[in-house]
Amino acid sequence: MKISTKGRYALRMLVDLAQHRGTEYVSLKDIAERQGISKKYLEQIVPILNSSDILKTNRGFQGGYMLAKPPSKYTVGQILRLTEGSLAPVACLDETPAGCERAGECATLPMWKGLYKVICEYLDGITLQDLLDSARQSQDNYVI
Amino acid sequence: MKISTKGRYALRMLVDLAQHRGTEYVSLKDIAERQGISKKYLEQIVPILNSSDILKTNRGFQGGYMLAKPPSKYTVGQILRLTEGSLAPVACLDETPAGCERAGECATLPMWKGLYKVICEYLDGITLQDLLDSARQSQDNYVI
DNA sequence: ATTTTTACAATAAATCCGATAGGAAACATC
DNA sequence: GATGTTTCCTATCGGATTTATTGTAAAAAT
Repeated sequence: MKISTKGRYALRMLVDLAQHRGTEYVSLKDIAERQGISKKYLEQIVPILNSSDILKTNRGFQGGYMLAKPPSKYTVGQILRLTEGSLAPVACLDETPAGCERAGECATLPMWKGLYKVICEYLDGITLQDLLDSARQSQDNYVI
Repeated sequence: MKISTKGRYALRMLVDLAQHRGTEYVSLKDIAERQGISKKYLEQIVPILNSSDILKTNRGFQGGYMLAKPPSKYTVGQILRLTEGSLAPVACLDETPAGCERAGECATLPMWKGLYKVICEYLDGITLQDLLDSARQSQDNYVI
């Protein structure tokens, strides 16, 4: 029940881009150094985000990445769904209609559905901008 | 971000034990057949639960397992913590105090803490008895 | 041209998941 | 006490996933 490094790194990369937002592109090299993440591994995460109109890209000298939209337009849920594939805590919720062949009699399915909903509502309610704001504050935020 | 089969099977096993609660012990063979789970794999899950005063055990002829307490005394969170090791969505929350060496400046840590809290509060608020009750009802329960 | 940087593909190490297998120990019954 | 049933314990194992590393090609600015 862990979020993969892919998701965590993607989030940190976007936060970094948000913190260094300006007119210039930010190179992966800089992000990797600041965040202490392998640049090559970040290269692998970028295409996942790039598929969804999240980043603006420029190759070559002084190239790099920029956020395509203001930080308030990205939710954590949206980002994590891209990197994790799904936020569902059990695989049967990824199918529609939910469930395996036992779904009708499954005593745990409703509970999983509820957990899924709680997770989504929480993560979809937090934007990149919220992360930026809280970075300057104390450490007990986002307590619904 | 998936609950392992260990956790899901453990929960289904306990639900099965709760549904067949009586004076007699229930064998793994019966549970495995009813639930469509490998008996040998269930054997491996049992010791995880057994360490925590969850089951009563009897070996040999007509042996098997019983719940040690009434179903209302077990929370889903308690069971899943045993099988998953932890319910924290990121590893740094498993340490005390939470966080890696970047914790002080980590813009995502508070968000993870909040997610952790939301998950725990939800799962600790549901008992085995609740699962039994909902099995007889419709399928949109546990919506906080 | 040259340098910088992203883009893409292949590979590899490590870990974890989900399961299988075999035999030992305990217990009830006959 | 012999027998059959059932839990208990340990070892193994294939496969998938995670987490990278490496190398090369393509694009862009100067």
